[in-house]
Amino acid sequence: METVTENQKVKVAKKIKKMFGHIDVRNAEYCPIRDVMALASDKWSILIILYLGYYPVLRFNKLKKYVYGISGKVLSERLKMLEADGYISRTMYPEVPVRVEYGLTGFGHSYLLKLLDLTEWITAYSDTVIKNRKKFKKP
Amino acid sequence: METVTENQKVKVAKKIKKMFGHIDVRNAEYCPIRDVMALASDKWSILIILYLGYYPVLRFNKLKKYVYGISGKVLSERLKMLEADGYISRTMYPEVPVRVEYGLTGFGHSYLLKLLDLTEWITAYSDTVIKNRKKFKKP
DNA sequence: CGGCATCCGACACGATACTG
DNA sequence: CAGTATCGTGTCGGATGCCG
Repeated sequence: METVTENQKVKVAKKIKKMFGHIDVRNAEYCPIRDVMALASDKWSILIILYLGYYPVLRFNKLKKYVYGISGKVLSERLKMLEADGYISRTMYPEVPVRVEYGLTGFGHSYLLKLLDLTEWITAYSDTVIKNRKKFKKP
Repeated sequence: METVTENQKVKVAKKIKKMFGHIDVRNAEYCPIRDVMALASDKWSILIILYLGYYPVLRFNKLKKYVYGISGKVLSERLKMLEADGYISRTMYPEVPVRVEYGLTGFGHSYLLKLLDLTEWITAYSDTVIKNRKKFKKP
């Protein structure tokens, strides 16, 4: 495993400290960051955003096919939430039958960039994690 | 919002295509990546890892206090899973009463780096998201 | 102190059926 | 085609209590 320098640790600690003013609401108050994070890091949301990053536009049923295993209900819920939060756009063409196209907004795309770094890391190391998991279970 | 160049889009598409071989398991087979991602991007896991990134070691009850709102049950579940997956280490000192210390492994720390990029983005733009959300609800 | 066991409620999710 | 409505269920998570 990559060794971590003390320098890195200090940098990281600084970054975290800066964030904690926001994410560490100790009183009973409502914490918006957690909400935003919850949707953005939801497993279905991630897959939806990734697919919309790959295909410029997708229609409902296509998306449902690609995001394998998602139910229609959950997909429509997530799409509505992601649209409300500004990540994706929804365009409806009043043809018969109707055509609805989903795509990433500029905002959504800028998020996708960050998301990709994370998912790439996870993809690269998932084998390691699976191995760790098995090693942990056995002995 | 930052405009997205065509060049960027192509790059992104390539990255995603590379990943999709793994995350897009269309058949009924078990998909490990989603599992790994599910734990790693869980809202509690994220907070736990962030706090362990800030404090080198933390004991159970301290952690419970910092990760505001988590129940003892869920915290111990997550800790065990995160330990099994190799992100955190658990050291028990057989004193009376026992002392147990949690910390990040090198692997966990390297994940923290990626995670930080994401949470920083979210922290920076959460206000935007909240505004979007309100704008969407109203009219 | 650090947890695990148990119980129980909420709600997130899936399946199905139906509509514009 | 793109959803919504309804219903049933199962899992997650919180509270409590006990033990090493």
